[in-house]
Amino acid sequence: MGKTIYFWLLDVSKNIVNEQKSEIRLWGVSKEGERILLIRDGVVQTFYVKLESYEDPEAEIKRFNKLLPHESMVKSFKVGKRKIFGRETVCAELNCNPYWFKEVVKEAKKFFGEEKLFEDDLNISRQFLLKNDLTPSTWFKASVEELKSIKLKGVDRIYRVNEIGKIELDEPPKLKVMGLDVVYFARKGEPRPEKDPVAIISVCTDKGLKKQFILENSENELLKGFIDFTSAFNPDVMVTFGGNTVHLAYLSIRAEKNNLKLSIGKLNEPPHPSIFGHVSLVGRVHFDLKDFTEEIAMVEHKTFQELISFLGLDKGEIEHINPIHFSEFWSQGGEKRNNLLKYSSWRAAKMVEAFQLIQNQIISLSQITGMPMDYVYAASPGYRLENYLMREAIKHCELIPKATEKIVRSYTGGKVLQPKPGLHRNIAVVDFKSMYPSLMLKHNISPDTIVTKPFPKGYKVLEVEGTNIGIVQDRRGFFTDILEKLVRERDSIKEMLKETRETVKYWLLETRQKTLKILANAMYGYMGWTGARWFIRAGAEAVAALGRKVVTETIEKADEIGLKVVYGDTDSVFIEYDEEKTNKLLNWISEELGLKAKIDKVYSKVIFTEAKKRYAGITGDGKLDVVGLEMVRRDWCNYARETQKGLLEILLKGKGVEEAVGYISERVKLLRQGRFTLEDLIIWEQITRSLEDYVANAPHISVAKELMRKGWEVKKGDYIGYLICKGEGPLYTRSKHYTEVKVKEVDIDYYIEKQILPVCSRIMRVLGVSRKKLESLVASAGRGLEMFF
DNA sequence: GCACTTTGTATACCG
DNA sequence: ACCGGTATACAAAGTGCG
Repeated sequence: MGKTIYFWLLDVSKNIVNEQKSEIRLWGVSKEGERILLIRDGVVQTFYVKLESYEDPEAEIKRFNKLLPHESMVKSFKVGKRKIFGRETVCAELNCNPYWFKEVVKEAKKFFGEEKLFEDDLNISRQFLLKNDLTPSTWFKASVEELKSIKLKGVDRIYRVNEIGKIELDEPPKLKVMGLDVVYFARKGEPRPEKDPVAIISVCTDKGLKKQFILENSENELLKGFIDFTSAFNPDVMVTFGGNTVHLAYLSIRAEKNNLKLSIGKLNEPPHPSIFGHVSLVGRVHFDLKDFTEEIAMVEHKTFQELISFLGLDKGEIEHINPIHFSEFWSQGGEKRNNLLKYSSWRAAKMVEAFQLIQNQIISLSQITGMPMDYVYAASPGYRLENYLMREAIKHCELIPKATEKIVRSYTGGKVLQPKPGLHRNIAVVDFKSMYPSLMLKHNISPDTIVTKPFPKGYKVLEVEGTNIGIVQDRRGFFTDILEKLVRERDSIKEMLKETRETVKYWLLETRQKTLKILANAMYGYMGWTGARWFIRAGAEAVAALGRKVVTETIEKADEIGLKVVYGDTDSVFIEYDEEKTNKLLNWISEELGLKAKIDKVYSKVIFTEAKKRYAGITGDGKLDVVGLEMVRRDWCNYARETQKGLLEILLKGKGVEEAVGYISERVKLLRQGRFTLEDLIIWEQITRSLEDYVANAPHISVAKELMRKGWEVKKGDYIGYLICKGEGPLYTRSKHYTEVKVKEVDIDYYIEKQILPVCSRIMRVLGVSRKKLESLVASAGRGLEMFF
């Protein structure tokens, strides 16, 4: 007889063998800590057909079924109502034998027309999760029967599953984690999998067990050792940095060259490419930290080393080796090779630590979006939100539309005010809380409520001023329901947080709360994304228009109250602070606009430049805030950024223009005297497309091309670090990769005139010191003359 | 032929 | 491969000058 088990869902996969056998496999960890596999046999794959134009829809489906080569291709069907963009429509649900699914869809396209079909583009594993409302990284209760006759190496027990139900959210089980770092050896340039072998594989487990497989006797032996170790340790999670883009494919090719199969999945399968550029291991979570890193704006060049230091995991215990030197270190042998071995091992260990540190975020996203842990960061924010929307759509009887080709047309966005340049004191930043989501909720903006002129008759339509867009008010939109749910759940978590004392529980809730906010905030951008299934440009346009109106009205009201507005951007206004008047404004916003606003911060001093989106301020507690200026841009050299930072500190911490000039002169002098490191002067820029697609000449592009000629691979997304050297002609002819520059080649004049002086002048000119004046002051200081004003 | 202006390309930021 | 708004640098094309 059956029994009941509790398990935490890790991953899902399919096994479609033939007409008779089609199963979904759920990989999990049981409450007892066993690695289990649950098999659901005889699953069907479903798609829908829109049938509103037919008089007898049922007969039409029967007619279609008769035309199919085999009777069993469609196992069952059901005619009923479903919504398409909010409109109720007669549809048929066709449940197919998964083995024949593609065939049936092909025929259905011919029979009904492609545009009538829905959900035929979802793969069966994904659909299974959606239909059964199963979210990975969550605990479930299942009634099962154990299949004792089958034994598989990667699992402790196998069950046939009958029923599954969600149980209350709880702490995740202790996952078995393995970090993986790989070093290749190439005589010259980038290692190529067709010719260059693996030199080192380092692994580390969550229990601190470290192991290295080194190219000594043969690569075959190395790879075998790694495969055996993986199978023996049997991790739930394999953590890499670049596993999706490089390592798993590289290792697979190397295995092939050695007549091996890279059998590192739970059923000994090799890795396989999946959606969103993810490389998947059956039964395991392959988490690529690189994907996570891409989303952290504070990690400037998206390297592993920077990530580890950002996470606070770099304790300075080891000397870093730049990956471009790995082959060199390997081939030099001796001490160098030893250092490389230590470093690689350290990296593997840090992979585990990094994963454990961000585990909550990954799990939270996985639970809410319904994507397995290893897909959440591989997918872009739009797809992540979309996965969540798809789950909600099913609950709303809303059919999931397909993303189709759309014309890219822009619309007007947020309102940005011209700042009043110069130094201001006591400036309050009034921020609307979640302005766009609030406006969407308040006005019921959703793909199924947006209409354009001429508005349809018979509905109550709210017109959006200054546009040809209207919003139907008679029924609640699909997005409105979702947003409300997101907000409600977030509020309830915030309530729970107030009473939570236990640390683990607190952080789980806190992370979940943040995740919900991120999803709510993404909904506006999603509506305007042409790749979205629920693309509705007019909806995004309406939100932006309403946002502009709110800001405009707030400025008028502030004026009326007697508050001076000095700047504003999209959902904020900067005002000369007066507590009483500001509170009056906040009350008005809440009562008349029905929105929430708060004083985000008060700058005791703030400097606005002539430009929008570029300013620096200091709050009462002495915290420096720099927005948009070169200091926060990664495409300026560090020396210039540091100089600007020093300058702003001087000016905002009470010192005058004179000291500032002295400081700038000093910084220029140090450069001229050669008191800098090359690293200070590297300019980093990202390669944003494949090199052939560039039409213009620019330093980072010509340096990238030069690297390619030397055998290095430059991929989209890579950062190129270069310096400008002395010589004639345009910059791109005298830019050099940072690894090849000698100190005496550097064009110091370029750095002074085009890096240091511009970033200082940007600030100084609004304080009354022109570029020309600044230059002459710096020059006279350099000659040891007295300063004059 | 040269200096100056305008236009186009590219990057990275803000909210 | 989430949106539009914005600043800025550099290269290249355009323009006017007896």
